[in-house]
Formats: sequence, C-alpha cells, structure tokens
Amino acid sequence: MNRRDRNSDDLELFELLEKLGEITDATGIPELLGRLLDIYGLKTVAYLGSGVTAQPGQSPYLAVTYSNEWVDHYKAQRFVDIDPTVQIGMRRMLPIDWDEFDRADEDVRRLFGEAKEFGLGRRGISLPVHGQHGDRALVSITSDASDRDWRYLRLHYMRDFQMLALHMHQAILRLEGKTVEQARLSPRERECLLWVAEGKTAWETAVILGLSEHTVRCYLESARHKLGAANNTHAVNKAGKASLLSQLP
Amino acid sequence: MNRRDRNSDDLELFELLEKLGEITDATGIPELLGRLLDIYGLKTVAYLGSGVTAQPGQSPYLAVTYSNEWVDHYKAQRFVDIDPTVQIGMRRMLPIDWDEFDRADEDVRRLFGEAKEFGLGRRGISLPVHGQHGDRALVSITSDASDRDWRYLRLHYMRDFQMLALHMHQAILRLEGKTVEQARLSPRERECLLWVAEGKTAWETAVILGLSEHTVRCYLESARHKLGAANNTHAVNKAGKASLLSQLP
DNA sequence: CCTAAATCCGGTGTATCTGCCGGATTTACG
DNA sequence: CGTAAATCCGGCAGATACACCGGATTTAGG
Repeated sequence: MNRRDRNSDDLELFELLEKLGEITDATGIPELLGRLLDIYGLKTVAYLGSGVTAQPGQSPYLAVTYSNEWVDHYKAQRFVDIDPTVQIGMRRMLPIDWDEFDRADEDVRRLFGEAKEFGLGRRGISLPVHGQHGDRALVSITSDASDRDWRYLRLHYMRDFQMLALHMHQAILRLEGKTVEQARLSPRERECLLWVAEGKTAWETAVILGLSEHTVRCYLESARHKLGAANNTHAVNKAGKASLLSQLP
Repeated sequence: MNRRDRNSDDLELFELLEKLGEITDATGIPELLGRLLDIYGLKTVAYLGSGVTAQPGQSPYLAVTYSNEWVDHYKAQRFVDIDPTVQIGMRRMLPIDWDEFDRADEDVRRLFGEAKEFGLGRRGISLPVHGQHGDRALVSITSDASDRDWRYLRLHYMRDFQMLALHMHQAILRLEGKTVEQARLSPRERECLLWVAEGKTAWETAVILGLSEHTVRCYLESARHKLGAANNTHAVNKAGKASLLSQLP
C-alpha cells in the first residue's frame, strides 16, 4: 500500500463505514471484508464476536476471510485454547501487535507457523471491541507487508482499524437483532439491586439504605418484574449488562 | 485548524498517545487535555468516567477543561439528569454529534444555552468508551469552528478522537489502580455460574448440564471462593465485570 | 381532579441457597 | 511418584430468597 494523504482517498474508509452502517444482510459481510483487504493491502481480516447473539451458551460469532481449511483446522486442533490473540486480546482494551506474543512458547510458534501455511500474513494486529452489554469482539488483521510498510500501516492506520472494528461490531449486533429493551428502574430499585449485586443480603441492604428489610425486598421484587428476571442473580446480570447499575441515572 | 497531511504532523497525536501511556500522576492530565485542545483547535474537552474506581457507590470520575464555575453550576442544577450527552451518550457505542440531540426539548436548549455562556463550544461530539470490567467513560469535545471546518474535523479526525478517548480511559484506569486480579474459573465452574446468571436454579442447571444438583452446588461454591464472592449474585456480578462468563475460555 | 408511579411498611409459607461434613477418579506437572 | 486441580457424588442444618397477601403517603402529569 502506498502512502496516501488524508484528504484524497480517506473516502474509501468512509465508504466502508457507510456500508457497514447500512448493511442489512449477513451475506454482505464477506464482500465488505474483501473490500477492506483491498483498501489497506491486507492479507486477511477476521471478526470474532462473543455475546452478540441472544442465547447464553452460544458459540462465538465468526466472520473471516480465512480459508475454510484454516477454520476447520483451527477448530479441530482446539487452537482457541492456546491462541494468544484470543487469550490475551480478548482480555485487554487496547490493540495488540502479534509481535508482542511469546514466540518462545512451543504451542504459539506452532500455531503461527501453521497459520502462515494456511494463508495468514506474517504480521498481525488484534483490536478488542467492548460493547455495552457484556458483548465483545476481536478484530484481527494480518499482512505480508515489508517491515517498513507494516510499521507505517500500524502507526497511521491503527485508528482506521479501531474505527472499523467498532463499526463492524455495531453492524453485527444490529444484524443479530441484539436490541435490548431498556427497562427503567426507579432510583430505589437500582440502589437496592446495586447493593445486592455487591453480595449484600436484603437485611444488610436495608441497613445501608436506612430502610426496612421488607421494603428492600419489595424494591427487589419490582426490579425483578421490570427486568423479567427469575431471581436477584438474574436481575443483577440483566441490569449489569444493560448498565443500569452505574450510579449515573 | 488547517488541513494537514497524514505523514507530517500526525506526530502530535502519537506524542499525545505516548504521554497518555506514560502518565503516572493525575496532576499531569490537565496539561495533556490542554495540549489536545491546541492540536485540534478545540474549545473544551471533558472526560467523564464511571466505574473506574474500586468502590461501588461512587461518584463519577471527572477530568475537564471546563471552568470551575460551569462544573459547579452543572452540579447545582443537576444537569446530569437532563444532559443528553450523558443520558444518551453513555448508553450507546458509537460517537454522537451534539447536533443530533433534540433541540426542541426545553431543558436541553437551556442546558446548551448556558453551556455556551460558560465557555463551551457551539459544536460538540461525545465518544463513549467501554472497558472490560463494566467501566465506561464519555469523552466530549466542543469547538467553535466554522461549519465547514467542523465537518472536516468530524470526518477526518473522529478516529483520532476515538483512539484518544480509548487511551485516555486506559490511562485513568491505570492511575486509579483499577487492576483486577483475574480469578481463573474452571470450565465447569464457569458453566454453572453462567446458567445461574441466567436465572436458573442449581437444580435446573444440573439438568441442563447433565450433572447432579449437588455437584452444581459444589462448583458454585468453589466459584464463589475463587471470586471472593459472598453469594451467587455477587459472584455473577464479579465474574460478569471480569468477563469470565463469555463462553470463550 | 384523577391516575400512575414512586416511596414506604408488615406477615407467611415454601423454595432455594449456603456452608460444611464426607467420599471418589482422572489429568497434568514437576 | 507424589501433589494439585478438575471432575463428580451424597447429606444436613440454618439462613435467605421468593411469591403473594395486606396496608400507607407523596409526587408528577394529563
């Protein structure tokens, strides 16, 4: 990829973002990913989403430009258990360069070695994305660019990738119909649930808030009803994912 | 701000990011924010963090270039309850332009009117940030640029702001010593906790996983111990914030 | 003015959780 | 070859949650 100046063909990024915002069908995703490869001169790009679908015990969402062979091989070898992009990338906030991984590790070397044979680039970056409701994703790109070009890409286009990752995740969420109908809790309900979430009993919460234990139970009950939760634990989980437990109104 | 090309003075962004990564003292933040204003020709910048400190029932973290008068006035008027940047911005994933807010709303008009008197720019964007542990932040910038310049800024520098917001949040987290010692749950423990979080009882979870109810209770107990949780609800909350409930290992 | 919602309080019976006692095999690691 | 951790199972007593019953005042909005 050649160096470009900011005003000329940023248009391609904007075009991608726009398409991501308008996409209505999952079948359009591969095309978009391919377009992304072209624009930035990448070898592969992969989206791995977790918690983007409605059901709880669900396999992760995958959208990649990898060959099917690599995906199958990856699954068969249970690479996810040792893949540092997943193990480390999913647990941090900022992007990570694959060079930072421990190449001394036998398994890791094998993984990246085989990955190369299956068509992944030598260099790679993974960008974590965090959604509002506990959903998260990892967008990984690879490239076979020269050291010089790679450094340039990393430096000047990281923000593009960051933005693309964010919008990609948003698009997937929209496609998966992950729309959370925000139940509105009253301040007291929220407050009670907040302390219960901290492990307090109804009695302890009552002491903390200066209420009767019974009143606390009532608030918890109505909070459960509003959230459609089976019990306090469920309610805390739902409210937490909907970020209703932040002290901000 | 003048148009710049990508290779010349992106250096200023990189310098900012580097400083953010190295900052060790909260007193250095105002200077960094000031530098940010200079670089992008902005009027104000504000960081509002939620869940960045250890305690649960805590007031939000604030780092702004606003005048103290505006902050005091804002608090006194309880603007946070009607401020759409907070009410809406904190509940979404993608950045939002202040132009998108409902100017027909009496309260909103009053808020932005007074904001202007206190030195905020006419235009504004708020960028939500989501951390790994339920922590979140809102980085808001304002400007008095001309329509043309504002459009240009929004289009071409949104990604810079996005990145800055992310790194700013990361820096604050580091400063606040919000380091979560990741308890490691075994797959079974995680699985049991996952279904309990969905509102299932121990018995139901046992049926789902094909275990005895007692075994499920044992896993939950050890999960509670590992997480230092007082009960299942607390454990679900802690594990959720530490994103240990994603099905990925 | 009326209605809805939020704020409060009490009791009861049953279901569930929690902690703590005991046991077992398999696997991985040094 | 031990050791630790993960995977499983059973029982019991007391604490807690949960659902359902009843009541109240205050406040905001149509």
